[in-house]
Amino acid sequence: MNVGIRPALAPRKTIDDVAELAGVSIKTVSRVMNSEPGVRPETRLKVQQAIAELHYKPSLPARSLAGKRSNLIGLIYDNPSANYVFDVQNGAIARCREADLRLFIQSCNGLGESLIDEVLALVEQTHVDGLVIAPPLSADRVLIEALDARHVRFVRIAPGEGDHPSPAVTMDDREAAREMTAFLIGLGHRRIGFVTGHPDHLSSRQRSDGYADALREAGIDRDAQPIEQGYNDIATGSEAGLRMLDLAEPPTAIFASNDDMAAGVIRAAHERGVDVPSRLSVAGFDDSQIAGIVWPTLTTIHQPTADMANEAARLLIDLLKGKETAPVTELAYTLIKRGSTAPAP
Amino acid sequence: MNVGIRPALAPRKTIDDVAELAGVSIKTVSRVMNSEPGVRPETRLKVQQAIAELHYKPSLPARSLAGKRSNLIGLIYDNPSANYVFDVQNGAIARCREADLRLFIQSCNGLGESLIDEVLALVEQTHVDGLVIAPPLSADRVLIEALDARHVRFVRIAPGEGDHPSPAVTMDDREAAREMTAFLIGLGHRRIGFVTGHPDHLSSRQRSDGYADALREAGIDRDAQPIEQGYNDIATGSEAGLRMLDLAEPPTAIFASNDDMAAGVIRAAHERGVDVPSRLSVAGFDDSQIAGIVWPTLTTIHQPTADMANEAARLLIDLLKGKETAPVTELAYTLIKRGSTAPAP
DNA sequence: TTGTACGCGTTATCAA
DNA sequence: TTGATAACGCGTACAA
Repeated sequence: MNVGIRPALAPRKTIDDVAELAGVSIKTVSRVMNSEPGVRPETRLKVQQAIAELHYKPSLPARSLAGKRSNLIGLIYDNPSANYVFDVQNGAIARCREADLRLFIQSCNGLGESLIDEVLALVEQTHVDGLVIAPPLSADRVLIEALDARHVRFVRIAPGEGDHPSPAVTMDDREAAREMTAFLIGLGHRRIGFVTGHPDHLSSRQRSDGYADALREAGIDRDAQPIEQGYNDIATGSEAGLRMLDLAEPPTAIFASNDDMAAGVIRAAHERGVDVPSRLSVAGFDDSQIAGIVWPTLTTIHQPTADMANEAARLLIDLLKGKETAPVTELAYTLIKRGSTAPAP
Repeated sequence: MNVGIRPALAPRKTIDDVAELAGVSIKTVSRVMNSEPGVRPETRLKVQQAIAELHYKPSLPARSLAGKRSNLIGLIYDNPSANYVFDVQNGAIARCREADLRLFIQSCNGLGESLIDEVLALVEQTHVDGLVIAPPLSADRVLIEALDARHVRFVRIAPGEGDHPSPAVTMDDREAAREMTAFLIGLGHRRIGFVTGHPDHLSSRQRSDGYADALREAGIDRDAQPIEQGYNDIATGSEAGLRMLDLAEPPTAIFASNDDMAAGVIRAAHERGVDVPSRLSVAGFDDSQIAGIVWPTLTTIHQPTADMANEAARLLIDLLKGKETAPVTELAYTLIKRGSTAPAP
């Protein structure tokens, strides 16, 4: 096997082959392929039959080169977590399938200068028509401005508080966090700890604000509550949890700014022998896969990640078609009640 | 914003721009870009400076069209799990970066006829030079044969027992399962349950065989052990665990054929009030993210997923360069001891 | 309604 | 060692 002689791939079927078989010019085939008007129905049919018979697939590179568009859009992100990336990819992929576009997925390494170069190189080299930008890249001002300066079309997912006037798909993190906190208060909790998220993520502040909103509404003193800084991972969530549980007056509920940290809090409770949820309620945020894995399963905010990516792709596609689009589309969250929360002891 | 007038993207820098600036012909620029010999060092330098000055990036579509290769390779899979996909992608991406190639990632939906069409369309349309095929697609005979028939170059990841002579990157699942089982036996366990994996995955049988090997070596009767069928997810793992724990004579250790099912077993133990690991040891397989999330953390087999993908990409790249490559490359696994296993009670 | 001829940005051929 | 010119497969003016 693999003996020197490499058999050539079957020669590509081209538009000329189709034109010849159908007995028309390539331009007519082109029109049929692109669903353009101005082709007699019977001619169209003939061409379609020829296309089917030859299993003709137009060459993407040739199209990119000849036309104004490449039928390719890019998706860029910078490795938040496997689950998040997975959802984002699948959401965008689904939409591209429908629109008969290809999605070029690019995981961007490293920040700073090289990031900009990397993304611009992607745009230059692959001729993508536009970009869907997932967090945390969507919140990167320098990147966004660089793209804008070059008139690259893009739609952002959850860009945070961006004041940039480009289209984006968002979720109301603050309101969701407020609702979750109010839910805990409704369960009778009056001492509610909070684990803040990574300070570089804009959503962290929004969630923290929502937590404060709910306390204020209920007349609970925020400054009397235990608040610990986390960095969006299990380890820091666990440490934050331990610190709170070791307090002279530990909270009866802890709301963590994301699910990974909430999972850490649950682990901390295990370690301290504190039962969840009878002695401690724990709530998370994201509804990532881990929420259904930990025991007890996590009460959390379902963030419609895949839907957001899907919607972002839709917006981008519309934008490329020249349609007017709303600058910001907000998608709904859902509070998911699971086993980690219960009435205050 | 978005007012009708869509500003044009900055005009692309082309090879002609570079040639003009460097005062040479485009062919010379092309030679420099492709590191071809036959260019005087000083000429090469001049060209390189022009390239740098203009931030010139060659157009991938133009290259694909003109040349025999596209500098693009494809990665295809059919959504096993978020973590697996994530690792595979990152492994392949890293290698492509080094080789200065682009990776076109394609998640394939649906099986059967349409799958073949989908993959062939990918090859036809994008002009990818070759394919890295991840499981479970790598075990799909019909697909593999279809690709082979069209002389598409590919490398498979963990194809199972494939008798196909194409290059592949594998891991010794059977031996790993044997070693894990022997480890449990070494801890004093004599009654060891097994949760089998999805029957459609070839690795499931191999792991099951390894389990049987170890029992045989230790003179333990396999047929006396509780064995339950699972389907690689948490839910079925949990059900299998409950059935075993409810036995008149429950096992003191349970080895699940993947981590998700092992997590399910741990949950089942929680529900039955059986402490892990003092009364029940649990072992998994894969070392997926969940292994570090569950409590106690999971003793498991580390499957070098990212490395396998990286290696597969390397093999493919070599193959495309015409290098001879070993038909099968086997990568090492590692037994990771964590908190879920302990000496038999 | 249909077709002709040119151009997109590169690589490949062959001559200089 | 270098360069002119023809592909590559398609979209797009423009003509018929």
